[in-house]
Amino acid sequence: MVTKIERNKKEKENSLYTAAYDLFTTKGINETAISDIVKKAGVAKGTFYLYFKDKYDILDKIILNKSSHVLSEAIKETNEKSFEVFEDKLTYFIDYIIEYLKSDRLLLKLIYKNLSWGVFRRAYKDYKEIQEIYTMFEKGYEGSDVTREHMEKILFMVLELTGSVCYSSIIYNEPESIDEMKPILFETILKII
Amino acid sequence: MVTKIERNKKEKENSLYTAAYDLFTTKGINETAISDIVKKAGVAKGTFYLYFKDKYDILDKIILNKSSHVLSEAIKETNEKSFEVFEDKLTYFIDYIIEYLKSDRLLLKLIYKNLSWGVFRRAYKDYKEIQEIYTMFEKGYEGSDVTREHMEKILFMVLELTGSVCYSSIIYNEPESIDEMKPILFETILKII
Amino acid sequence: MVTKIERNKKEKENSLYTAAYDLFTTKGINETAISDIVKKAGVAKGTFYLYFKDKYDILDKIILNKSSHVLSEAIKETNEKSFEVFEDKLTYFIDYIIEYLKSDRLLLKLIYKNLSWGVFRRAYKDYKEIQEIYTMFEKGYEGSDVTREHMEKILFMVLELTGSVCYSSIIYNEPESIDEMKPILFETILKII
Amino acid sequence: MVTKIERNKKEKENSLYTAAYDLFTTKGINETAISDIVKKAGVAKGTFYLYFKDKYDILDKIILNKSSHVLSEAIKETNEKSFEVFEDKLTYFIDYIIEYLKSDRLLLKLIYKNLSWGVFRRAYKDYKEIQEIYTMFEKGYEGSDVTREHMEKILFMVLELTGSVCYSSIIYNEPESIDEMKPILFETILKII
DNA sequence: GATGAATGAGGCTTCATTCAT
DNA sequence: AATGAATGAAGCCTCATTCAT
Repeated sequence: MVTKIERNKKEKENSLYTAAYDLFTTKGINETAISDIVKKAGVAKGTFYLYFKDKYDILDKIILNKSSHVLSEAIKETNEKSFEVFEDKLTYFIDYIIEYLKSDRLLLKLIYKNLSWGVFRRAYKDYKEIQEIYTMFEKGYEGSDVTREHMEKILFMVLELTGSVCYSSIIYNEPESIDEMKPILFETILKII
Repeated sequence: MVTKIERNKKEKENSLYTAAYDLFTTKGINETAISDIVKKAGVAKGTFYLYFKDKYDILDKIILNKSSHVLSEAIKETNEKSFEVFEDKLTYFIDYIIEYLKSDRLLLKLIYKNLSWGVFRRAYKDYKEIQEIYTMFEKGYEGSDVTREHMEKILFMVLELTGSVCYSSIIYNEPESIDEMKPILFETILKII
Repeated sequence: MVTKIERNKKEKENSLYTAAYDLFTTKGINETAISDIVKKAGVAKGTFYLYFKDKYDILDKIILNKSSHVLSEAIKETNEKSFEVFEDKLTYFIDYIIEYLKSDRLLLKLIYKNLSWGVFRRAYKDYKEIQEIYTMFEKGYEGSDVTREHMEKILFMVLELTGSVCYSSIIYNEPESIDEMKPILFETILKII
Repeated sequence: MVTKIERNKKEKENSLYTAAYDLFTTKGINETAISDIVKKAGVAKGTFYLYFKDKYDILDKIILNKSSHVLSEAIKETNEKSFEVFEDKLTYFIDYIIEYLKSDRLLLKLIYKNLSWGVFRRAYKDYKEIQEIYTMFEKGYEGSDVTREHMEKILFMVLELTGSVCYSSIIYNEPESIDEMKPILFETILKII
């Protein structure tokens, strides 16, 4: 049974998460003070320390949450469609991520290259959907003589490249806008796999 | 003629650069205060403000310097050798960068995602050698029907991928050590170009 | 009859005493927070305030307890032996205190300047054994023309001197170790009485 | 040459000492915040940290200063008089200390049993007058077969006893007022030496 | 009686920046 | 040009105490 107190606690924690996320993305991490977060969340300063060790504790947790969420959504959406070939499926998956990040530049700026292997690995155990990214890849290489280790490295490079390109093109339009980069990115990814 | 005073000024500026670089790489950027920098540089606090606007001013300049230096060294070394095919030349160039960063993890950590197109572009005008990276690529694509714009994007992706893989594998050994990642990275790059 | 509830209460109070004592002696008084005490005692924060007003309330009670205990043990042990002359008896009594404090430096540090007349007086009514210290002295001066007031002052000085010497020599080895100070301390006390 | 800046610095440091001393003696150490000290001293908060590490740094320095000052004054005054016998000289010396502490109960409370061997030793090298306390004692024992070590322990006990009695009787009137304790204290000291 | 989440005042300390010398 | 003492805003974090459950 979830008591009133427990519900209340969860609410406080969530309001801290939301407030911190908003401030981190709009003002920046260095420019956000804990006093800003608690003011926005509508709780007392001490309350922050009941739930988080310090600013970087809540930041890490937010990044893990958000990053996993993106990937998790992407694979869920992908699995709901049906594709004839692996290449199409992967393209759809990557495209979903790109569009997600395109629509939320602040999120992209925050999680930046944290959409990386580290997060990926850490999220693996907690998010069933993340495991399905592996499964998707495995199925794609079924029948070939590519080892699992090799496959994992390819997946790693695909995600790293995607992250890098997104960051540079979405945030800075460098070397071009993401829409202009997309075709060549997909082309490249298909060459890689 | 360079007067004694001018030499003195340059010396002070350089000692500030050196001190800041050492502290940024060993203690971290956030953890380095201007008072730390001036103490290490052996100059007065006020002197710092004669040369730099604030901590991020000196940081930006350091990153630009160091990043350009890496690329500049890499292309210089590459041009001193002679290669039969473009693929070998590019591999040598990338390998030089990797080895450089491998031998200086602190530098890698600092310039990290800054070894990017932004820096690359900014450094273009000031460093003759950087322009030669373009030249190398142009020669590589001579005769093909690849446009300059397309070529530039490929170069961009090659460098982004290299940077990402270096960071993850050198700093965190994720997904594997850089030496184990190298073969597949080269293989991938050759697929891309 | 002692009900289960009453036993439970006493247990809680005792665990608070024990926890507080451990923390005061190991971490220091200023460095010990009430939250530390309750955590160690395994009770809730609010519970502390059911038994004690604040940190200094429990501290005072601990000091009174522990100090009285030392004196009480000392006189009990002394009375169990038989001595021909008062001087031997007093020496044994003082020596017992010294050895006790020697074996528990943390206790000494805590009660230090509190092993004083104030505590002594306050403990008088509650501890039958403390009254026996007086009795011992009274018997020692039986037959002489020393007034009770005078005798009390001498006892006071003997205990103050003992406390001071113990603190300085046991904690800091100043001016010498307690074992090297003992002969001269006894010699001095015998001169005083 | 003492520049204006140096004079200014010394003034600031002194005003911090004075303010801290006043607050420590009137409000108590635990109840005095650094913000109180700087407010009273009329300097900025940061200035405090230019001169002292923290509250306990300035406290230690104050205690050493004040304690040494008491002893130093006492021996100076004593040496200005002429006494026929050592006993009279020592009595005068101790009496001076007592009267000093009697007239400044707040100081006594602060330096408390810090008027002890530790401080005494530390002050030895810096205060010429402190060395003269030794000299006074040495002259007193001239001709006897008491070793220097033995003599030092006696001096130690005399000072410890004096300090303890002063504290208890001046601050708490326990077991009697200092004026009523004085005769028996002197009597006791003369027995000890 | 017991709990422990929540509070928010208040302490400590750092540090970018200024400015008289 | 160079200095470094002084500033005080601003951040971090602790902790005694309360009170609804």
